[in-house]
Amino acid sequence: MSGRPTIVEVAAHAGVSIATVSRVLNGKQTRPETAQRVRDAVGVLGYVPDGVGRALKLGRALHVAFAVDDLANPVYTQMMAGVEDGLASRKANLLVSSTGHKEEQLLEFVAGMSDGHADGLIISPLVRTPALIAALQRVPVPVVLIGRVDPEIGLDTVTTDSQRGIDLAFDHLLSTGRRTIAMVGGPVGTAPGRSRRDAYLRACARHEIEPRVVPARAFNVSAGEKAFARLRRGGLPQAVLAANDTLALGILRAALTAGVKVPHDLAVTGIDDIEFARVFSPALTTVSLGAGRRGRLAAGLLLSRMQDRTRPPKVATVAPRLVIRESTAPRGGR
Amino acid sequence: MSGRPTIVEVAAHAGVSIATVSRVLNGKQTRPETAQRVRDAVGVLGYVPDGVGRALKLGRALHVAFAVDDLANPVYTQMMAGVEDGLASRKANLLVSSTGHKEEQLLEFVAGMSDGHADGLIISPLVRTPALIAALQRVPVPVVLIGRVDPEIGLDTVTTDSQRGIDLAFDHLLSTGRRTIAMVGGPVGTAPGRSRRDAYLRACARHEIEPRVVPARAFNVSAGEKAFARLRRGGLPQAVLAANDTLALGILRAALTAGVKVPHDLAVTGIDDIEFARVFSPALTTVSLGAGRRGRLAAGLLLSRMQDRTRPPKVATVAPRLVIRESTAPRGGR
DNA sequence: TTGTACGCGTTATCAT
DNA sequence: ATGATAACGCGTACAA
Repeated sequence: MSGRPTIVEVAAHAGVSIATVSRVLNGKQTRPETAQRVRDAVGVLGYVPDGVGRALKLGRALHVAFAVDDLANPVYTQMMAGVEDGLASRKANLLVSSTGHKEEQLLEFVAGMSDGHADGLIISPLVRTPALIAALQRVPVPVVLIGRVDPEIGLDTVTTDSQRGIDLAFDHLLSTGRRTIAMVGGPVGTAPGRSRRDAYLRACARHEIEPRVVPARAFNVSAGEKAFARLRRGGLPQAVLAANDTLALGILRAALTAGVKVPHDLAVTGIDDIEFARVFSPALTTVSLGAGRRGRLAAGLLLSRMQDRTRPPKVATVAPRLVIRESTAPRGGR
Repeated sequence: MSGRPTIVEVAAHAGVSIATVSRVLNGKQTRPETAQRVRDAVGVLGYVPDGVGRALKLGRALHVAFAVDDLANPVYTQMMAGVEDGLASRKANLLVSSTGHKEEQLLEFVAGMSDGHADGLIISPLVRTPALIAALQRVPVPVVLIGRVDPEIGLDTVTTDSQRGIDLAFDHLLSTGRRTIAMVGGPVGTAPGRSRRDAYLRACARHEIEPRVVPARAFNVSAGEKAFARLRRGGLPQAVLAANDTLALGILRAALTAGVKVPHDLAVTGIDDIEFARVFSPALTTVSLGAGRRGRLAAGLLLSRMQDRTRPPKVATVAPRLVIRESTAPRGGR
């Protein structure tokens, strides 16, 4: 009486066995009359089948989990939309979690979902520690990682060529006449923070440009604003390559507040091509890393692995694409 | 061998009973020596307890679900952050779902989570149909709704005085000298779309201003851009009150593209105070509805109801707050 | 301290 | 067509 009704009470109420109730609810062959009696009982009692009991019996929960570091960064909602799209064929709920940069919370989420509550896992972590990788290898459900890891690890992954992405932005800045190009980098502890910085340093070396990296403490707007202040104290370069779009937008805002004209006094590029990059004024030149496509590919890999858990791991890759807007217009231009 | 190991295999491997394994894993009193043997077996087999089995036995899953219409709208990630914050004391994973405006998908999510997979539910739906309300009343787990509904319904809710919010924006526009004030409204099928439009109409009547509503097809940037085009075709007012911030930012972008100067030629206000409202240029005047606080309050209501499922329903309310920025500066001003 | 046995709510098999 | 019953994996009285 106190808790929710179970199949047993429905059966009693309808005067049938629990087997019959189950059959009716799952559309198996039953006599129309008894089926109706069962449906009535269900209605009267307000019975809703317990998904946990069902999941235990069936071995699947019809849930897929998706974990990212920070849903407040629009690139991740784009990615999520891609995942949803790629999962559309499957009748499964997508459960998202914004775990923050704390490894502990991510591990907790992975543990909490991979314990049978979700049939598959897609994760896109900024920080990829050995502990996390080890945990992912032990996970008892199919898992797809969005990000680059050692292929030896044997995980399905979706990657993007961030080195090439940086080069696209760098070369574009050069082609618009900028010769001093600084980077506002991501947090040093993060994988994209490091790889994008390294790509920048290589580009500098290749073009004999003196590197200058101002690291931000997070991939968000206010960190970008603070980075601009530091950048300015050290003397403004002609261009700044931000490690992602939210940082770049923070830089644009801070430049505006400080009276620094973009693109005339300072050219700015971002990475990710979030929607607000287009909307902002000046519109942000950026490099799309195909977040939506990465999400869709990850979903595809997950589905295929859920069908065949023994196939060799695959790596899907998305090519970066330069999107030229106002924030890097040549100084002579309009 | 094929599937994941169960507690039975761990017990066999360690030469103990499953009860002992369970005790060791749950930190009950056991002889150190046997505890170690169990831990070894767990390590060797890579055993991870099945959360579904545990949830079935314990009657709780340590998950809380949060459903919103569109996570791509930053106001919802703000709200989510509030929920997380309010849930911090509880050791539970927060599972988020972006259900889209489709009622069917929302109902599916509610059903899929309230069936035992989640111990509680917080939902903030744009569209509140009788079918949804009925479904929420039948949900067998504690549920909190963020949004205004008939108190008769007997649901814990968190509301905000959107009428007052609209008035704040309206009066502010009047105080800066604008006399023709149009509204770019939300989708007519949504609850906030309707209530904000009605509040606007009442404000117009009160101040003897001719109302003009241009409805947008969605609460997002591109719908705002399109609404601006229609607004312009009909002749620009001195000010436009947008039904939310993403619409307002779309209007700002379209105005910019069209060469319409904000705030000189057109003043613009939003609702929600998303972070990008501050970052944008011109910075957007808006009305904060305390999304983060609403999330925190909802979490609090949920926790309290999880403790006492019989207490009478509560309604928590957050007061709107006007945030004045550049997009409504007086025409005479700089 | 440890083991046996039961039950959580469901689906599916095997009788009838 | 329907009913009795055995799992699914876990936690925990109760017995030893």
